[in-house]
Amino acid sequence: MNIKTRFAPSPTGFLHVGGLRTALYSYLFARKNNGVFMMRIEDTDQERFVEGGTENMIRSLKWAGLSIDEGVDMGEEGNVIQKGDKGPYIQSQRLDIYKKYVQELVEQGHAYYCFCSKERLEEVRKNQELNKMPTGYDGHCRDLDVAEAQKRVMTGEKYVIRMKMPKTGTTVVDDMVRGKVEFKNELVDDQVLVKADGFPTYHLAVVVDDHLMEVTHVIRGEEWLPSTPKHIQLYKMFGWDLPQFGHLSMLINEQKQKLSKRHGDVSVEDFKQKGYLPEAMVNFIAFLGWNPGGEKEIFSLAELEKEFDFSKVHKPAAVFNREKLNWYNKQYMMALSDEELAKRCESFFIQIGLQTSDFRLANIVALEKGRSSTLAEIAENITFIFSDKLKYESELLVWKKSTHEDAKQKLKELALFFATIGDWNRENVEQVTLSWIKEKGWGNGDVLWPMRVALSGQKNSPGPFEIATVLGKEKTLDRIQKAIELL
RNA sequence: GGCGUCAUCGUCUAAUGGUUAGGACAUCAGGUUUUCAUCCUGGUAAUCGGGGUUCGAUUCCCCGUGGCGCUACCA
Repeated sequence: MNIKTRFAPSPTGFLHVGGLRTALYSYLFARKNNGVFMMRIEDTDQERFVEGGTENMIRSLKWAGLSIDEGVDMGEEGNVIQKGDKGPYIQSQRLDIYKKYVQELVEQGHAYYCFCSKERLEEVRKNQELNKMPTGYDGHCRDLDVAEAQKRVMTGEKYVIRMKMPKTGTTVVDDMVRGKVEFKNELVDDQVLVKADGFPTYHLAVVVDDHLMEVTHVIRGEEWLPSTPKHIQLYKMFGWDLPQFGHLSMLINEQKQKLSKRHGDVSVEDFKQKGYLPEAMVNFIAFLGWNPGGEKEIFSLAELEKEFDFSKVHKPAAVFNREKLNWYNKQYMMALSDEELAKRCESFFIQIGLQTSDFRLANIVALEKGRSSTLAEIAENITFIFSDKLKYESELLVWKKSTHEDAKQKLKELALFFATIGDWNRENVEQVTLSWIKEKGWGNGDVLWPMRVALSGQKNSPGPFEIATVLGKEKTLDRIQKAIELL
């Protein structure tokens, strides 16, 4: 049987990094096994509908490099398209299908109409809590006469449809991550399958869709584990084969709490905008809860597709550690060619209002390789290159125990010396300058420190020769001149 | 409260019924260096607690503790 996994988010805003991991594992598992990776949109909650939510989900997935084989995808113009013959892949477009299947359940006595008001339900729960009983529906409408109930429905009475959970026995979830997990059926609620507004709940819709769409492996967040017995019972009621379930643990923050917006960045979009590379993001997230076993930890998506193995996915929740992400990002930025890095930085230059047509851009961003952790940081850190007049205190030009006069003198001599250099490339400038300093019997710092500050205006910056060659001879001399004047 | 689940350095993790419990990030110290960063070398740092089983347990079992999830006509 051909393996098929799916990612099925609710389009309620932006893709959470935890969601990205779920999608990534589903994707990797499918790729590893030559299977199909499908995307479906679960929008059965009308109240939580967000305009553009679906587009956001797809965009984030594509940014990360995950390609969708079937289901919802993005067209040429950024529009939502659907591909595959098991559609539609958007649940709100499948209402008739769900209606048909619940009807079947009702007819076979596996589901029933429930007319209980919200008030009554609340009352019941309050009592249960008060008596320290397990909470849940008390089965008030469970044994209503079907014909009677149908009559009430006909008269327009509000109703929901609930599944009739078995009252005895246990349901065993055989989970790919956790092994066998057992639930007592009597403690599992008679879940609502169809809401008063006629929409199915998640529980009905996933089961019907995963079956009809021939999903073989249901990989999702750990929060679904407790409702899996309901899903398994539904499969049984329909007489359908069970898929494999795999429940992934959660991503948490340093305080061991759920990653939430209140505590910082959580959406893939956030990280994209901060200047994280998708390659770094994917590598980092893949390693949160999975590890191939060796000591290598830089993996491209293609390598992950080869190596991914569900038996090595582990159970504990993983802390989303920003420091490690930064390290990964730095590694990936260093590995990029200067030209590619410049290209990736483009939107960040624009954001801070930088002229981007400079043909030396590749050389300029290269200054920050290994220094900055994000693309945004690069853009921010190289602005001094473009500045016409640097602002800094004259004291900054003075190295350690040196003096104003000394710094001034060194810069003057340096300017004269630079004027004589014909071949203004990095190797040459550095080489001849260093030997010139040696000839003079000075310390490197005596000259190089004021030079670097004159060129950067900063306490910390790339090296003086790197800056000088990026700047060009003319601008270099100009900045040295300005520094001399400042002193 | 009930049900479920999880537990190796601060963090991500490796390993095994017998190891000096390994690596990476972070951190600390040293080196390289004009600064910061990079790079190199070295260091600190972990098997949640209590019982079993066993010659031996961090590993297997039980109990406890703590964290987390679910307990909606949300997903």
